[in-house]
Amino acid sequence: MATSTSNPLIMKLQNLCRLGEREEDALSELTRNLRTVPAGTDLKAHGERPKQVHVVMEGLACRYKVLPDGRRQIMAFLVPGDPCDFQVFLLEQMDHGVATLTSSIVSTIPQSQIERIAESDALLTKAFWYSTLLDEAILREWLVNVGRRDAYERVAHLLWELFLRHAIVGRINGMTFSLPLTQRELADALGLSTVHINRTMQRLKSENVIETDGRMLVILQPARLRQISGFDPDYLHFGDSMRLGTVANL
Amino acid sequence: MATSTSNPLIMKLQNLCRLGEREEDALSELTRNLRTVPAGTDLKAHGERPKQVHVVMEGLACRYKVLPDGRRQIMAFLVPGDPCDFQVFLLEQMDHGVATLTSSIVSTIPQSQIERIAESDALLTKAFWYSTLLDEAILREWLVNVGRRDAYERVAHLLWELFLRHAIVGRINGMTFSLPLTQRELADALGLSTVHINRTMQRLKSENVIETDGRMLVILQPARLRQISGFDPDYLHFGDSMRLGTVANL
DNA sequence: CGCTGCGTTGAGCCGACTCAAAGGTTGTGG
DNA sequence: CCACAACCTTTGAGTCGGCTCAACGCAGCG
Repeated sequence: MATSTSNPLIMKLQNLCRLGEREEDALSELTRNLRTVPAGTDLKAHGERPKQVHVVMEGLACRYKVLPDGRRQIMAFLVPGDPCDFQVFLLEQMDHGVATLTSSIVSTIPQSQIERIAESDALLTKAFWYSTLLDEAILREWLVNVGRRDAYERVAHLLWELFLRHAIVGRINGMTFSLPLTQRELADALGLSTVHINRTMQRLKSENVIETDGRMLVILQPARLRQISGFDPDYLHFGDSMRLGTVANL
Repeated sequence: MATSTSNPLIMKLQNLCRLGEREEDALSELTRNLRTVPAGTDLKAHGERPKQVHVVMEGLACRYKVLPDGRRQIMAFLVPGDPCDFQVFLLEQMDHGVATLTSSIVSTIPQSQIERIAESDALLTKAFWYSTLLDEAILREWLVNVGRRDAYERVAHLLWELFLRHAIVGRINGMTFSLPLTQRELADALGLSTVHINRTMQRLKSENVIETDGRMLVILQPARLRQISGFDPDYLHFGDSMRLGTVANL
């Protein structure tokens, strides 16, 4: 039954690992419990001991830390299909927060169901682990980005990454996708100030690399954006997925 | 037999998870295969498909990426007791390199032995997963460090983290531990230039916060170092380990 | 003994920051 | 439906943290 789905979790995991119908059905089942959450809601608070996994189905969330003096670092964006830690309940407590950035549809999966999967479906378990490894790979690339790229490269890199991640879960329309981030959020993800984000985005627009239309981002020159960012797609670990074939090689 | 060990892997995992004698013996067994590796050796090369796990038993290694124009980012330091990815063989290929920074003693564990453990010892398997979660937590904190702290805070933060991580595996002597990093390596880990690392270290020395003696680092004012760095030890997920009791609360 | 790599220092520069203020946009409540 | 508040974007001006370039001393080592 679960063929040609638009369930982003299934699409994401399909890209990491060939799934059977059995797995797809199980994933549909897991993500049945949906909830609409307003922007700015903590899905997991710093210090909490979580007992369930959330999966972003629509919308946008992030992982973040706030320093005592108010400086904030966003450590990950969670796009549709992204689980926020399949293994959180292993930890004693959260060392960071997870919050929605826009109104989002979120699926909540109780720990017990994850554990049942771990015992009954080896393929799906493997897909879950792939997913956490991918999170870590993205995090490593973000460190490279913030540590060793200048603002122009850095912004370009993030935009292209987000485009590809949206593409994997079928959330693009041509070269356009929804990017409802404020400049403050971009700044906090990239270790820059909002003023500088503003000027850097303006530069990319004036060079006709990108265009924004409300909360939509249009990539006018994908090849150029990739080149500016020095993007090496290895870290996203695309499987043999054909979905990205055309787009990723631009 | 494995009581009062100096096996750093055992000490590290004990800190995450209470291990029984059975687990300690298994870990001793796993890390029997030792090899001395000179400085600057790739344990895993970018692009490689690894078939075994390495554990640093003595010395120092790092994860790193190099950009096409030569800029380098170090994404993790691996101190004694640190496995370099228990789950690497899940990935199609390495998206970064792992190399020794000094002459090191490394234990090599074949994939098959890890898999055997995964099937036979649930507690040890859990300890392995904890270890990978800790890696990720450290990586997140590094991103905060590079993204949102200035050079002075950043250097202080790294030094204090490395002190604590050495403490966990019994590699400290009072407030002194071995830190054989060049200033270039510190720079590449912190997203700074070597010149600025040099000046920042000099500042910490002139303020009598730290002292170096060859490749040894002495922390003269631990409380001050912690305060400068804005250190929040949550992310290191100390268990109920008593080993750190005194030191971590300075 | 001459490399080569590391640490140190100075000088000048620039990328990105802070501060400040003015428009836009969005949402909310009267 | 308007008015207001809150937040976001944009712009300018001035500053500074950290960079680059360049040189020199020093130690280890073939």
